[in-house]
Amino acid sequence: MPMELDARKQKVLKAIIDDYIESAEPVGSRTLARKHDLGVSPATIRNEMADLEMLGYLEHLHTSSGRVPSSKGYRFYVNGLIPPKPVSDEEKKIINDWYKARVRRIDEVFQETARIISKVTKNVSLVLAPQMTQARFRVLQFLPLDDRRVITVLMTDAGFVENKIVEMPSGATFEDFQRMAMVINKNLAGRSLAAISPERLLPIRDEIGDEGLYESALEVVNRALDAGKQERLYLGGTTQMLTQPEFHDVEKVKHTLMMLEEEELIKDILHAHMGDGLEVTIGQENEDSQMKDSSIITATYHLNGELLGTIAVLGPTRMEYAKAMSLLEYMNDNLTEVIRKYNW
Amino acid sequence: MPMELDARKQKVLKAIIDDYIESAEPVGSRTLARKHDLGVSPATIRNEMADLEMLGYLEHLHTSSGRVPSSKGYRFYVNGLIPPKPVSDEEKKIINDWYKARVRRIDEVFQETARIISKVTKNVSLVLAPQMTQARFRVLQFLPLDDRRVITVLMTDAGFVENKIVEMPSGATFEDFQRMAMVINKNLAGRSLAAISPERLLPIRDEIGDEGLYESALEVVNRALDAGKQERLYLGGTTQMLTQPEFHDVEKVKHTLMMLEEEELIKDILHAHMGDGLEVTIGQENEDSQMKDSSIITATYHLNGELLGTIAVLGPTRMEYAKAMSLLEYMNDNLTEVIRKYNW
DNA sequence: TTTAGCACTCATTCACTGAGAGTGCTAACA
DNA sequence: TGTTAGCACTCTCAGTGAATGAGTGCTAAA
Repeated sequence: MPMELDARKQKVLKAIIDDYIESAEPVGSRTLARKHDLGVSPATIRNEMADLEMLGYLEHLHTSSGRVPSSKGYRFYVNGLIPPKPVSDEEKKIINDWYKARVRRIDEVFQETARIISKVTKNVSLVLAPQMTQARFRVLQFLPLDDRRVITVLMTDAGFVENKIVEMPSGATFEDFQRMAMVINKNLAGRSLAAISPERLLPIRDEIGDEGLYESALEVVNRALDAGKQERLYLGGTTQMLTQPEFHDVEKVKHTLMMLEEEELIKDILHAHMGDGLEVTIGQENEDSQMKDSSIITATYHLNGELLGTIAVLGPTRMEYAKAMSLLEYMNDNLTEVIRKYNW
Repeated sequence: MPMELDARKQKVLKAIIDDYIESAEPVGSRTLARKHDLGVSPATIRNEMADLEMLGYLEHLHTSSGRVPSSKGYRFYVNGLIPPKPVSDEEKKIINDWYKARVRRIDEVFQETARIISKVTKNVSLVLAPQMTQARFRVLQFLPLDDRRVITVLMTDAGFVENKIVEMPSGATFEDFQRMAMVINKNLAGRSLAAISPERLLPIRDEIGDEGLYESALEVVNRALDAGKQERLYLGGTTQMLTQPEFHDVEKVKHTLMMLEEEELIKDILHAHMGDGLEVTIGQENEDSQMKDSSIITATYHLNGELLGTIAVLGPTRMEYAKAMSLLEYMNDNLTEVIRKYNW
C-alpha cells in the first residue's frame, strides 16, 4: 500500500493524536479546526476523520463522541509523525545533579534512575539491573547463623555484595565450611562470574577431598552465584501515575498495582520486549492481555556488545511518546556510561 | 468521673463500633437493634445514642445519618471494650511457613514482616529496622571505583553488609586507603558498632602516622558506621489499603501515597509514637495534622532492654484494632526472637 | 424507665429535560 | 472534483424534582 495516507491526512492524524495526548478527551472536528490551524473547515476534517477511521487509524466510542487514536494510529504516529523532543541541557543538568546528590550506595543508581524517569514522564518506570556477569569474583565468606544454617556472602570486585542463607548439610560443621571457603577463594578469585562453570570447580574437588563436602561446596557456590546473577527489578512512579486521568478509577489503580507487584510477570514482560535499542509496543500490540490498553517503551543497555539490562516506561496508550522516547535514550546512554565506568 | 458509662451504654457503644468497623457505614438505631440482640427497642437505643453523643463518644454527620464513633469513642473501646482476638495457631503456622519460604537474605526478614502484617490487616504496615548497634565490626574494605572515589564496604559479624561511596581526599592514593584498612581492621575487629567512639580510633592515629590520612580514616570509618547504624524503613500494603472503602477516592490515595514516600516524615512519626510495648494512637490524638483521620498502632522490639526498632500498622480510624493489636504483639515477639537468635 | 408513634430531615436514586458537542449526509459552490 | 455550509440526528452530561428509605428527636402512653 504505497502512500496510504496523503499529506493532509497525516497532518490531521498528527493533530488529533497531539491533541488527545494533551487533553485525554476524544477530539472532534470543530475543536480540532479551532485549536490547530489546519486551514480547512470542520466539515473537511470530518471527511478526513471518517477516512482515517475506515483505514483503522482512529476509533469511535459512540456515534458523536469525537475520535480517539487506535493502536494503529499511534503506531503510525510513533514511526513517522512524532515531533522530536530531545532532552534539553537544563534537564540533563538537573538529572546529573540528582544523581550526584542521591547516589550514595552503588546500587542506588538503578533506583534513582527509575525515580527520575517516573518523575519526568509521570508514568511507571521499570529498571532491570544487570546480572553482573561481567563482575569478577572477589571473595566468598561464610558466617554462622545458627547450628543449622550459615550466611553466604559473595563479593565482587566492583563492591557489589550479595548475601544468602544456606542450610548446612547434616554432618557438616562450620569448620568444614570455613575450609571450603579458603579453597574456593583461592581458586576463583579474579574470575568473572560468567566464567565460573562446573568445570572450573573441579580443582576444588581434589583439594577438598571429601566427596560429600564437595557436593555442598558446589551447591553453595552455585546458589551464591545465582544470587549474584539475579536480575533486580527497580520500580518507580506508582504514585506519579495517579495524576493520569486514566487512573481516576480506584479499581484500575488496584489492578495495575497488583500487576506491578508480580515481579516475575513484569520481568517476563520486560524480557519479551527487550529488543535492540529503543522498542515501543503500543496497546493491542502487546501479547499480554492485561497490557492491551497500555504501552511500554523499553531501551536496553549493553556493554561490549553484551546485553545487560533494560529500562522502560509503562503507561496508558495515551502517552507522551516523544518525551518518553528521548528521555529513555538519554538515560540509557547515561546508565551504560555509569556501568562502563564502574566496571560492572 | 467515676462510672461515666453504665453497662448498657458500654454495650451499645461496643455494638456500634463493632458494626461500624465491619460495615464502614454510619449505624442507626433500627439496624443496630436488628443485628445485635440488645434486648431493647430502637427507641431506647436512640436515647442511649443521644447520651453517648452528648458525652463525646459518637458523632453525627448530619441530622439523620446514623452515628459514627469519635476518637474518644474508639479510645474507650480500645481501652476496655475490645474483644480479644489472639492469633490462632493456624495463622501462626501460616506466618512461620511464609518466613521460611521467603527469607533468603537476612535483611529480608523485615520486608517480609511488613508484607505479612499488611496482608493480614489489609492496611499499610511499617517496619523500622534496628540500627545494628548490637552488631560487631567484622571487616572494612575499600574497593577502587575511579581515580577519585572508593567504595567502602562494612561487614558485621551477623553478615549484614553496607556499602557506600566515598571521595578520596586529594593527595591520597588507593594504596594509602588499603594501608588504612589494614590498620582499622586490626584495631576494630570484634567491637560492637556502638562501642566505636572517636577515642577508640586514637591508636589508629599513631599507627597510620600521617595526620591528614588519619583524618580521612576517621571520616571514612564514621561514614561507614553511619550507614551501618542507619535505620531502614520497610513499607508494605500500599496495594492492600485500596480495599478499604476509605480509599475509594483517588485523590485520597494519592495524598496518602505521597505521604508514605516521605521516608523522613514517616520515621519521625514512628519515633514520636514509639512507646513501651504496644501503643495505639487514634485519629484526633495524632499530633500531625495529616494523620487526624488515621490511627496508628506501634509495637517496639527490644534486646537486652535496649530499644531496637518499631513495627506498626497505619490505617483509617475505622480499623480492626483487636486483630491488628494482637497480630503486632505476635509479630513483635517473633521479630525479637529472630534478632536475638541472629545476634544483631 | 421504656416504648410506640409520628413528624421531620437528609441522602440517594431515578426519570426527565435541555444544552452542547459531535457525526453523517446532502446539496451547493469554486 | 474537492470543499464547505447546512441540517437532522445522536449521545453525553448537568441539573431538576419526585419518590424512597434510613435515620433522628420528641411526646405521650404503658
